[in-house]
Amino acid sequence: MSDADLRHARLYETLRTRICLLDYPPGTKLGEEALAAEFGVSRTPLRRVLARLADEGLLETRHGVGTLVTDVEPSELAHIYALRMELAELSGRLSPREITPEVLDRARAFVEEARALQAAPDPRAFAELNLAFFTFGLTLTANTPLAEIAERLYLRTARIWLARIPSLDLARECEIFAAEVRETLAALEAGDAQAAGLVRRAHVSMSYGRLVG
Amino acid sequence: MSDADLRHARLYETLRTRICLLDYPPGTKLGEEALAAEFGVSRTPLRRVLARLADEGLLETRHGVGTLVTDVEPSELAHIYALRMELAELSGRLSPREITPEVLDRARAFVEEARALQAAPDPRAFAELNLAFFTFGLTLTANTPLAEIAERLYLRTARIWLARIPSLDLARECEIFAAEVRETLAALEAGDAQAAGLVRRAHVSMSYGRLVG
DNA sequence: AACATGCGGGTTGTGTACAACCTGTCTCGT
DNA sequence: ACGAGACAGGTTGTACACAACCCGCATGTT
Repeated sequence: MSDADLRHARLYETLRTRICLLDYPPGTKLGEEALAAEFGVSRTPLRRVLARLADEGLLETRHGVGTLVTDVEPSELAHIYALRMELAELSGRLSPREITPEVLDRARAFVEEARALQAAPDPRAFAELNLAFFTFGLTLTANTPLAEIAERLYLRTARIWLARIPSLDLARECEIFAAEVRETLAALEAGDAQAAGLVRRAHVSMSYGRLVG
Repeated sequence: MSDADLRHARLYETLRTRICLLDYPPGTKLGEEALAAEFGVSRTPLRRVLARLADEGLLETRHGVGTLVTDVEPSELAHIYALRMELAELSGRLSPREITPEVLDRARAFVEEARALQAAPDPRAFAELNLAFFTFGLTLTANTPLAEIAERLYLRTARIWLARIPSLDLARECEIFAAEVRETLAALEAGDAQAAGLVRRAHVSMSYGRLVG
């Protein structure tokens, strides 16, 4: 991978994280000049990154106005969650990878981290751990297009969900998450990747229920 | 929509069509300067379009070498087809739109066009009609994220399939396609969008079988 | 003959200046 | 007082020049 591609990837992931973890809440105006200065590049390569984020629906650029972080419409939120449920099931059914001891170790580590989080709930730590666990789940299928699509949909809605966590019960969300992680580990220990997908599907569904309910 | 966005959309669709309908077969080197001259713009806005096509996996840009039309690996082809099968089913099950008389009219028109194609098989006409029918199928669900994803996956693999049509039997492919269109119409006339999705799923599956078999 | 090396042409990546555009404000006329 | 229109400031879009890079070829060395 070339030098330019690496810079591009770093910028992309940095900005994407900032958007999805609410460092830039929906409606924030970004400003190409300022960002370019912060990262020590000119506007040109930065615009390449912003264009990609805009294509993925995380940003919206308006000529003469600015580059704004998007919000998600309730109806679109419903569509995306419906899709995510189905993709969660597919990620356990299509081209499952072998469940190696390393995978089980990672799952057990997540159980520990979730337990620690539950003991000391924190919104930011919750968001990061949730993202990490989601990414781990994507590694269970060898179907890379499926993994990429599922990731994009998750990132598209994660910030909406995070923004509402305060109005829900953070401690309860942590508890539910810890339970999901434990159930996933149990499924993997039984060698049943499909069950892990169903666990995820169920939790996506319930999460949406709490979100809109 | 602004002026710049319209230009961008036109360029994007034009180039995407050229790639997916094999005007630019895999491996073709595009050349930014030449394309920019053809469309009467500078390299800058053109590069914005090429970047998007690269993000979607249709192009690959290599510094100092050129912008190349990508190929699709057999293993990735398998993954994408597996996904497309599932998404076809979902497109009939998730948020189905009302089947209006206009929808039925369009379906009947496709039956006629498919019949005409069958009478006079032509690779290019086949490719275009197939794309049009696929796009029509996407309008049957109100779940826009699902439709977008399914479209992207179709466009990603369509050219590989088209490239192999000559080594298959064009007349037979036209015949099978005409049957798919008729079956879809029958499902829609019965008011059963889910059945239409299953028809599509079955044909995606069989199409892949003929492709690799 | 085989191989290393430098060079030249061609291509994409980056920086910069300017054009196009939107929005809030201020002024002027009614 | 109120509204229309011009203006100014700030932002993204475009064009162009140059840097960085890859590849094939010629040349010289062993």
